[in-house]
Amino acid sequence: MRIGELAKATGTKAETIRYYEREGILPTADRTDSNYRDYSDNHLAALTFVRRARQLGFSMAQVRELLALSNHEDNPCQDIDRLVQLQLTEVERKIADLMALRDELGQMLRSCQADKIGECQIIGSLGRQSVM
Amino acid sequence: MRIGELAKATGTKAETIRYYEREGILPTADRTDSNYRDYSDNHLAALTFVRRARQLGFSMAQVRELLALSNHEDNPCQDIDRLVQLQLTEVERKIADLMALRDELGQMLRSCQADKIGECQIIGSLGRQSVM
DNA sequence: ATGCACCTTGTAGCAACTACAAGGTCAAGC
DNA sequence: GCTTGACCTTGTAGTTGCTACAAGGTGCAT
Ligand SMILES: [Zn+2]
Ligand SMILES: [Zn+2]
Ligand SMILES: [Zn+2]
Ligand SMILES: [Zn+2]
Repeated sequence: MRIGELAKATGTKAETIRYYEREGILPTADRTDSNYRDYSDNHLAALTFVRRARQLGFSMAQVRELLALSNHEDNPCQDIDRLVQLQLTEVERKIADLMALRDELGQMLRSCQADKIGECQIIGSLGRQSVM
Repeated sequence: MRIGELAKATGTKAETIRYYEREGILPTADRTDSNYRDYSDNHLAALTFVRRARQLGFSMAQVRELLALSNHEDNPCQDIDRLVQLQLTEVERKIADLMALRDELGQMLRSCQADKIGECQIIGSLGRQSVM
């Protein structure tokens, strides 16, 4: 398949696929006589893996690790578990941070009863250090 | 005050302060005879405002809007409310996304009972399209 | 006078793409 | 046969919000 088909099949822009190839995240593709990239089902599987990992919030560096690990079938699962657990912890931290933000923003919205910016509590609270 | 003091007072790196000035987010400072930036309390207040808004997740573009609005004391509060509400909605969307991620990662961790990567369910589930 | 902390400008790098520009290839339609 | 249009190629530059130098100037204590 050509890059456009692969792009459509995985919901990835062609430019991103080329970028992954440059970065060594995806193996290089064969070329047709006219120098078009020619992808196999293995490439489809690899790109699906990469995109899924990225959607799950893994960094490119982590994706590299996951790829390397997945090529060592005899290695213990622990190695993968560690990465997933790390990512889970990170996601939980982000959720906590965002929930604190949400609360602050909600409070700001409820706080202002003024109708001119001159007396706006929101503007006021932006100029003060956070207490949270 | 000099840039280092302002930096310490606001928990901002000096380089970031210069960057804000270049970007027009902060007004330029006076200069001493030796060309050092010389900040006033107004600058301190402005930088505090900016940093707080950034901590609350507002983009630089939104901070510019907030600053512009805060300088029009006669404008209605609605304009500010709109920005805060927008940001609140965005934060809520991110929380929902991250909670879905957290659930998927948790499920992946629980799913794998193998001890060799060859049979790892986690690796397997990365290669499949998400169902969620 | 020498060290050291601080300041100045300018430039380049980070992550993970995204967006061109300038040109080559290929099938369809007239 | 020729044009149109969709697709492909490479290479380079832009995005966001900083951060990290490098190379030099300043100010104060020892
Ligand atoms: Zn091995
Ligand atoms: Zn208000
Ligand atoms: Zn006005
Ligand atoms: Zn496993």
